[in-house]
Amino acid sequence: MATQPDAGAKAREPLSRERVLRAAVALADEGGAESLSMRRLARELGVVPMALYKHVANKDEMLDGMVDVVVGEIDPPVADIDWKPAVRRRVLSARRALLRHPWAPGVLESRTNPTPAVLAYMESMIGMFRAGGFSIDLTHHAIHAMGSRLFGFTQELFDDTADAGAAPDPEVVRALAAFPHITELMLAITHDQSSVVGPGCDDQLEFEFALDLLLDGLERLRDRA
Amino acid sequence: MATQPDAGAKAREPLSRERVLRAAVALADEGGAESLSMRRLARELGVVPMALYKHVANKDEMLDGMVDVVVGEIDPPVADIDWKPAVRRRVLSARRALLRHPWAPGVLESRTNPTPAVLAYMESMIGMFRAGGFSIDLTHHAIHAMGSRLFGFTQELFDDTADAGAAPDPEVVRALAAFPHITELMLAITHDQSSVVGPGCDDQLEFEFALDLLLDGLERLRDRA
DNA sequence: ACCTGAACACCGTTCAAGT
DNA sequence: ACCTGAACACCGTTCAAGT
Repeated sequence: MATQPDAGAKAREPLSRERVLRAAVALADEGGAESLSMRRLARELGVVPMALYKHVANKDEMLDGMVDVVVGEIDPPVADIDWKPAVRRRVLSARRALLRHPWAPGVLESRTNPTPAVLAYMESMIGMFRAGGFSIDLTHHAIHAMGSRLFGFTQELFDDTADAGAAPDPEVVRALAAFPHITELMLAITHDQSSVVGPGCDDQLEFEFALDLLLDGLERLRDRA
Repeated sequence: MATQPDAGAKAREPLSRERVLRAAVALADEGGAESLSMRRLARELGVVPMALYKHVANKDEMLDGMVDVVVGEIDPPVADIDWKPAVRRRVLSARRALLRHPWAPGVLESRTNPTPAVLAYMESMIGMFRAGGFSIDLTHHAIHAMGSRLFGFTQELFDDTADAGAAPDPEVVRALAAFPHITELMLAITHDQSSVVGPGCDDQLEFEFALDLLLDGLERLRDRA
């Protein structure tokens, strides 16, 4: 019994590419990218592993499809507004979409070739800069300077979001003694944000700060030219 | 014979944590992160897989160690210069170290807890901003705004570096017809850089452009406060 | 006490055998 | 022609049996 495919509620309707992708996204949403395996996904769908390969070429191509599902959730551009708020709003919409799917940044970064939805999104963003009076060259620099921020995320290399309420681990305290600047920074953050619900460091605030820093800098370069 | 551990030249001296890490870095340098498995590494060292676990707790902890090897290759800070060239030079040194180990950005991003060398590097970089007259708050914003650029890399989401010499793939040309802005951008790049050896898009130039954009923007914010 | 072979619980994907 | 069970060539790690 345990080894048999689980013929659950959703097992009846026939498999399709879309159903495979939707199930894969759901599975990754629940358990993260590392819990998404072809075998596990097949079990979830009440299907033998090989059945998936009728609808996706292989796991990599399935991940491409999943990326396009998420990128497809980004709101369309708002028309008839200036380039800066246009870019800003679209990037923040992308951020909301990606935050709904925590596995998406990692998977997006792992793709070697851009998927159709990613290309369409880039096309649209490039168009916003061009419409805002940016030269081709400066637009190119801008796209690179934005990097993954264009898609609403940044890879945080070390986790600021210390739990302000938690008792400080003596192990951690001893380790941090060797790093006075880091300690100072973390203490300042948790103190400043003590009135804020949740983590000690507001990622959304930091994201918008850097986004505006870049957009303002790019605008200045455009005006100088 | 094929199934026996390969007792090669380097098989004689006893295993140590350092030897394991050096071999792991070398293996990843050659074949990329995905070719680094505990079993393959053991074979390379002429040793049974389980022997590795005497020197590293598990694969994750080994990856931590590898990160510290690479971060340890970053040049120490240059003393007695202004904060901006100090940060700039250190970041570009970090970039050179990471470019020597193409697997390092991905592995660095996959770490959940900062390793000792990473903490020491952050401590030093934070100190540079503080010495440059940045408030704790602005320093905190700066660290976030820099993101992985502090370590000399940015995750490129789609590969600009088209081979200018290669014949255009008709498949690609047809696909790009739907994206005129992207096409325009790529044509402009390959044309402008036609005198440059190598890829159509100079990543180093783009990296330094964005780095200076950020550092200039941060300086302006510091002066305004 | 130390070391290690076999085993466990997985992978993604191929392929030949079954309907 | 379609579908799928078994098999292949791997993983990281545990554990008990051997020295």
